[in-house]
Amino acid sequence: MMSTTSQTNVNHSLFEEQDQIPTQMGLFNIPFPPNQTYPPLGCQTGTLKSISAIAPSLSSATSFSETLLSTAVQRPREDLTSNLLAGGGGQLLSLNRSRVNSWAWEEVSDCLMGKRIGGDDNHHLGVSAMKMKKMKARRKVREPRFCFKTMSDVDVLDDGYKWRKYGQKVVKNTQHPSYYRCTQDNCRVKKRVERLAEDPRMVITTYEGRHVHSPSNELEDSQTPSELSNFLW
DNA sequence: CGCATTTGACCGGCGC
DNA sequence: GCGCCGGTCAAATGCG
Repeated sequence: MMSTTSQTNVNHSLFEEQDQIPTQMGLFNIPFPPNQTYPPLGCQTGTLKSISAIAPSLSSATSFSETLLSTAVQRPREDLTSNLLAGGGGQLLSLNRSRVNSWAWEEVSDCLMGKRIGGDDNHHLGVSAMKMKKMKARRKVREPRFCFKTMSDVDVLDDGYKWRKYGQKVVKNTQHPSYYRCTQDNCRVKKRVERLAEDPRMVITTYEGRHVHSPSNELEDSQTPSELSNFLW
């Protein structure tokens, strides 16, 4: 992972081009040079607080238009995409919502609008619980998700947390997405990593859920209390 | 030897 | 109602 040298220099114009590609869910186009944490690029206004719960090192460095985001989240897909691509000018941000994620995006929206997402009836079942039960219970408590697109030759971006791979699947329209779970005991955050079929240099990372702990390598940006982070999602 | 990854099977949801 | 598909599980395998 670390062996990849700074070969992948971030190419802004290329990113702008990539913005034309219709994205799948909510996508933040964030350049990601290997060996660096996510640099702030493009938009200058605001910081998406919600990201901090999931990827602190990412959020601390990633600034973009929160208002743009909150607006976007509430719009229908087509409307949204064109809006962002056309009016945005915010070169690196594209975002839309899919039907699959609609419930999640509602929560994201709530978050961004300052509401607190309702109680913790998102009780988790233990891994050892009956498979069936678990499956059934799982789907109703689907966590909020967001994803972003980066150009990188590393698949698993270093976001400060430790991840364990638990699956990989060939699906339509992407190459084989990999599924990761946070290795922390009580933490159920998952992420999906896939490469864009159209351009294998692009990595789409989808986070789902919120961490209940601070990142494992809390070196530089541990100023965000984990408590606070938890409230954001 | 212990932990992480791989991989095929399985399951539920959703569209037709 | 059925079949497809995405997502997850868990046994097998790999690796340090």
